[in-house]
Amino acid sequence: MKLKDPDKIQLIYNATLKLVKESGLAALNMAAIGKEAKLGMGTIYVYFKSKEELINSLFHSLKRLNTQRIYATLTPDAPFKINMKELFDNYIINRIDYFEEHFFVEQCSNSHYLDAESRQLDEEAFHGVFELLDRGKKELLVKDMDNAVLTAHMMGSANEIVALCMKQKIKITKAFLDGAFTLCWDSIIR
Amino acid sequence: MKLKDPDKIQLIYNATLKLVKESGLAALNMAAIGKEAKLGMGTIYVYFKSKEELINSLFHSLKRLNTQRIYATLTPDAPFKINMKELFDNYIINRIDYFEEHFFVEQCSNSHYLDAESRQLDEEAFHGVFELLDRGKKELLVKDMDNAVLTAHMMGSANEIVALCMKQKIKITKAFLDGAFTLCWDSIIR
Amino acid sequence: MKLKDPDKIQLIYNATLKLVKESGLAALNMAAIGKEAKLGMGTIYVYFKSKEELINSLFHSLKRLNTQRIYATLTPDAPFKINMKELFDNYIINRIDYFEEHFFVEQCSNSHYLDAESRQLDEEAFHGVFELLDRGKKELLVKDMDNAVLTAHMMGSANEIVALCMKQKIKITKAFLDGAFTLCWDSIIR
Amino acid sequence: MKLKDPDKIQLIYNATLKLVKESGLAALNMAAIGKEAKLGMGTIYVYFKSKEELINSLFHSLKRLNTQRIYATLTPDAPFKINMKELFDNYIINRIDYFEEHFFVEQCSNSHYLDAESRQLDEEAFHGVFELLDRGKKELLVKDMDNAVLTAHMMGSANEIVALCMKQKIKITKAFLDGAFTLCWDSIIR
DNA sequence: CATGAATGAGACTTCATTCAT
DNA sequence: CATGAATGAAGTCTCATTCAT
Repeated sequence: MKLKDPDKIQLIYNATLKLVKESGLAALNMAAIGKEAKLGMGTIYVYFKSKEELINSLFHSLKRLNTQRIYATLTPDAPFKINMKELFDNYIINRIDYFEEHFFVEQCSNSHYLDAESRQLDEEAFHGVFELLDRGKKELLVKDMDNAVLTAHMMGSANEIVALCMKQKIKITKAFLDGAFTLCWDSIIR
Repeated sequence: MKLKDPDKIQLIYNATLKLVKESGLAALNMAAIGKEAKLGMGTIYVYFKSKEELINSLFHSLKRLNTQRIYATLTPDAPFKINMKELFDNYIINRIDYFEEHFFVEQCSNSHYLDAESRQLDEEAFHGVFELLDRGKKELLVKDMDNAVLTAHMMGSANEIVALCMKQKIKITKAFLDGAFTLCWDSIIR
Repeated sequence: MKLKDPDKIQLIYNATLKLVKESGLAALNMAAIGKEAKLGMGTIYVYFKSKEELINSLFHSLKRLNTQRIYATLTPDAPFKINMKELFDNYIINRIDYFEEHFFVEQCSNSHYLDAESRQLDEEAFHGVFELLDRGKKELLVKDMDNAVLTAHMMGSANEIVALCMKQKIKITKAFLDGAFTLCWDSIIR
Repeated sequence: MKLKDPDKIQLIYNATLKLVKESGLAALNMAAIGKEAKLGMGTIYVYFKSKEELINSLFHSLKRLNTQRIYATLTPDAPFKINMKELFDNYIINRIDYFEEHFFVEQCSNSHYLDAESRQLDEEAFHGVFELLDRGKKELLVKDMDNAVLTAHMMGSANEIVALCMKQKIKITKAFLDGAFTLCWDSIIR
């Protein structure tokens, strides 16, 4: 008896990410995924009930991984600004290093594929930022504004800056990161 | 695109916007547009060569309108900060008042429908911001950073904040606008 | 503008009946129907929402036609036995002349295609027989048994006899019909 | 078909009957049979070359069993009418007690699964009835009509009456059986 | 022998586009 | 010009059968 092979799921995920990067979510089809993953089309249905389930499953997986990577290196004892910078850098670098994954996530975000559960995954990811901002406020460093607004401001900024980098093929240097962070830092401090 | 009946074009545009708002770009189909616009499906092909052309044409039209609306009320002689605030408010309000249109534009942005020309439309819209930022630098108000980065920062922030408002149904007050602007202003000034 | 062509429905019905006769309901597929009817496969979906709807619609249509044909020539004023014989002959002949249709109906009867409404169509058809049997009872000709049982007995007999004829290619003569009727008549009279 | 484990064959048969009763022959699939029988799907292919062979094999088996059960209790020396009644009762009761099996047989009867050999199995079963009818004719009790027609008449009647009972959940009493037999008896006697 | 993961042919259905009216 | 019926390519998904373990 052949055992259900956990590697196949990763194979399918990778094929999906590659195809979406190349041609967009709308052009994604099961036959192509099978071909790219070097699996029969039917095999995908051994691991996923439907195209929708595959997409949601990958979406979940990426969101989880992404959150982990961003917060992984944080050192709670360090000063607020250090943590903030670390978080910011992680966010930007992660978004660039795993561009393919973020592209997939964004393509999904406004698609009809995403189920209700998937649409609420962001909340978790925000938890860490909100806590950090609360600490900043307690230390009288951060403006007394709604955490959601502060976070939206920084994340929106970071996302758009990364998009700019990808489009203009700007190489991310330490100087560039520092500059981008300065913008965010100056905006949120009192 | 023939010019026989400009009203029909607007009818088709409006139907398209409504349908995309309701069900997303992926669910958009020609039969539905015809029905919504109370036109025969074939009629759409009198005005547009293909679905792709219709989408690109509407995309262009919206981008143009949008740029006009944002810059319309600017008074070049006013102080830099006044202009900046006006531009910021316009941008935010416009994005909320014409949410349907921006939703369409965003859905298109990552779709395979958009042609090369459409993908470069942003540049024009940036022109005005870039000029204003140049003035701000000359007046030693604005940080000496790449205009594209500064713009990405502010636009990304504004977009994400608007998304937050739409999601949480936050009513935009003068105070809210002022707060959001403060974040951007504090970030870009020296 | 081309008008929806009512003939097409009949074309599709006929193709379906022919294919089911040849290979059974289980082997029926939409591509084959299109080909047989000399229509594009998509055209079938202009007239029917799904394969299931096509099958139910044809089933309904045949049940209706069938009931009409059986009762059409009845003359209520004639003696009970005349009416009974007429009904019996009509039933048998109709089942043979429209064998293709009855074969389709039978294939459907136990299939997962039939919806709840279709499954109840028989009741109507029984109405006329039940009334006639009631009259026979009033005239003290017919045994005092449940109409449903009497009808099941006669219909079951007729169906199986027709099946025998079709299988052994027995030509239906007046004598044969009279013999078959005698069996039924003798069974139901007191 | 190997003979390694006859129990497994019965397991597969039972699973098949249950599934067909629940959802019809058209919905039957090999994976479901395996699951229901608590066997691996591949195991079925150890005992049967194909789905078709499984179905035909079960069909044969049921036909054989069924014929045995109907004729088992007959006492050749008893009077003709006693034998006839016994046969009739057996037929009806057998059809009700083994409804699941008959349902399967009927679903198969018009399917593309059945091979030529299976389609001719009825003939054997008729043998006993034909002999009995010949005796009835010799005793000048039974009408001088073709055995096949007489048999079709009685079997058709019985089948339809059982169908009625199953549909309306009529409980089979001695009185009911007697009534149903009367119909058949009155029809075939001179 | 027993298993169930793997496969791909083939089924149903959608939809952009054409074209006869 | 206006229409929507007609089309078939292409997409999703099922399932009988095979085969590696």
